[in-house]
Amino acid sequence: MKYSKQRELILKTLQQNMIHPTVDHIYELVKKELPNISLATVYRNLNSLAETGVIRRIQGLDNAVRFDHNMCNHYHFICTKCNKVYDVPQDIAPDLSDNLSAETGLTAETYDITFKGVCHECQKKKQN
Amino acid sequence: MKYSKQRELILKTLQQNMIHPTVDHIYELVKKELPNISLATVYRNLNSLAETGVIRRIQGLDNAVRFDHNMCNHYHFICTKCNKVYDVPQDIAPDLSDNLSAETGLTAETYDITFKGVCHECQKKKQN
DNA sequence: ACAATAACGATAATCATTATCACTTTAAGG
DNA sequence: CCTTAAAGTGATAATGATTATCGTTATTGT
Repeated sequence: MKYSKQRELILKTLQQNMIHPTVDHIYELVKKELPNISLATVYRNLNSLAETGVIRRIQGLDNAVRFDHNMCNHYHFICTKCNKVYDVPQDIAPDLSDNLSAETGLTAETYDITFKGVCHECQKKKQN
Repeated sequence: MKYSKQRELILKTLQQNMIHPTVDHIYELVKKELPNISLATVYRNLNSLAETGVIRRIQGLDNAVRFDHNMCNHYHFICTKCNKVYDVPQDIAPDLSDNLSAETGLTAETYDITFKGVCHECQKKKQN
């Protein structure tokens, strides 16, 4: 993979971002620094970074794919009201790969747990 | 919700299907019995059945949404080669809702675990 | 049977994502 | 340091899944 300043900026932008942004969101952010960057370039680079294991792709609610720079094992909580994605530390679940192969014989390369519910913020809003 | 023979057929068709079909797949199946049925009707009914908790929507790999008539707790294994979706029994993981709320205070209404890897069938093919 | 309304079929519109292609940048070798 | 091949880019058209619209039809309670 050859270097490009676009890819460097896209990765840096994702790494500074905690909210599991969509492609469009990253596009808006990088445009501030490289106004001529193309949306296609953002897609291309996020996809290839995910393929090479530098970042992680998360698909859950609301059609649009999101990306996550945190490659450590962890899970996600998606708020069904505001669609925000929260991190959930991995120690709420034991490693499930062994259980899976013991029970089914299947070998998982990766796995994701996605919780859905209403986040603290939205529960407060509801009460008002 | 009013009765319609279209919705009845769509639900019956999904319930007889074990492979977590896409909307298009169900559309093709129900057309055999109701040739004039519209794709929009299939979308409409699958969505409303999922909203009312009669069936379950699963989003994982390969863009297209899939539906699952099995509402009992269980998880899914998606083959990264052939995109088939396999059921994984729930007893490979303890109930994680309690752990989640103990650790984070968040309350999950539902959660899904999606494993990714290569299924038996595709591993055999690989060796040939 | 009748009216109100939910559902339908057809199809246009939308939205996210991917493909294409002419042009530019990167990186390796002479 | 100049050349060149390959990878990357920007612009935009194309695709594919899903949703919205709208005139028509089926269902349901009275």
